[in-house]
Amino acid sequence: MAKTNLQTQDNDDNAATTVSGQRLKSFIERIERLEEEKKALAEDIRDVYAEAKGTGFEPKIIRKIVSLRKANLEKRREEQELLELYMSAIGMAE
Amino acid sequence: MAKTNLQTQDNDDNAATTVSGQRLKSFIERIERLEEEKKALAEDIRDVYAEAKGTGFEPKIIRKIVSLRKANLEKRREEQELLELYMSAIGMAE
Amino acid sequence: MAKTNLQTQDNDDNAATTVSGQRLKSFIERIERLEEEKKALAEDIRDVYAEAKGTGFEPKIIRKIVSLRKANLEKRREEQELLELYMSAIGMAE
Amino acid sequence: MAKTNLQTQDNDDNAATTVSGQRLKSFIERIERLEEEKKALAEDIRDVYAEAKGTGFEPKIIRKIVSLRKANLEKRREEQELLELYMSAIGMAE
DNA sequence: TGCATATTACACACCC
DNA sequence: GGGTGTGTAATATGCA
Repeated sequence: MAKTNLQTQDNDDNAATTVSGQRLKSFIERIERLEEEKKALAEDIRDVYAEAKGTGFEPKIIRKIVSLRKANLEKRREEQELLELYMSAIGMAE
Repeated sequence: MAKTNLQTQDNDDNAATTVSGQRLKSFIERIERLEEEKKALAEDIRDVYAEAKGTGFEPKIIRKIVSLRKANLEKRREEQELLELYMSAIGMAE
Repeated sequence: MAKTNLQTQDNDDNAATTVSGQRLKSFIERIERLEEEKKALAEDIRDVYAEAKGTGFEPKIIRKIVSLRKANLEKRREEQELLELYMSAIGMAE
Repeated sequence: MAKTNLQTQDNDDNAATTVSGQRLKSFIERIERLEEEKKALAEDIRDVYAEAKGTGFEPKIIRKIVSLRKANLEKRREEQELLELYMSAIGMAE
């Protein structure tokens, strides 16, 4: 089994445990902070959809457009990667 | 059926359609911008998990802790809401 | 690509297709049957809320209580899972 | 505001409150019981999809079929209702 | 009828 | 690379 920071046997004092615990806490707080920001952005996005709806654009349709544009982007990027792969295969990279 | 911005009858020229299209485009671009930021945050979160793993903290456990803390928060929020419902039910709201 | 039951090349007759189709039909009917039962239960639940309302209990409050009890259960389950993760992380699983 | 079972002022003893509480508890338990059954059915349905997948039928496609059949049923039912409405309008009901 | 929420379907990421 | 689990998007339901 893999060694982890939970396996400390530092029994003289628990300084190591404390340090380990503090690092863990720090990671958790960083994650939670980022999650909050992410959630806030999700709310912003909902707000934009709501605003668009308020001016007569149906969210459902906008979602479809956004989704299609995303698919196009990905498709183009994949084609580009394939092209580069070919180029490199025939020694014409860069 | 409800009137929408896509149903313009502006036949002299399509100025209204253009304006409408520009507004739609604007909404879409705002959404896409926010989506990108959200995606970037998701990547940041993954990075933090990776970094934590690199110092010996198992992501699986961290995820559980984060999830548990979130559950605690939600439970507390629900309790608060229930309390407020009771208060309002017996006419003691506000 | 993965072979599927819809790709039969049985051209002598379509016996295989028929069998395949019958199996598909059977799956679909089983699903539809279960969906119906599920829907019936959802109606039963609505009925209970209605009955409760009829004797003076606000559905909103009951929903909140049910939701809160569920949150408690989930929190407890998460705590248990976290504990098990710890145990396994320090090699004390089982 | 509506009168509710939470507004008892039965202070001689709290018999009424107890009875009221028991009725509430009963409602909640009935709901939870039904919710559990509903959840069990949802699991059964997932199982059928999994079994179908195991024999080569893609869940996504089966879902589509089920959904289409449901839409057809609803459409037919609505047409039937419309027809009955017409019939009744011209005095040919039953 | 519009809004908020709860459920459900989908897609992505991780692990084996 | 296939299955599982998690997280997100969409839909359906209930309330104001």
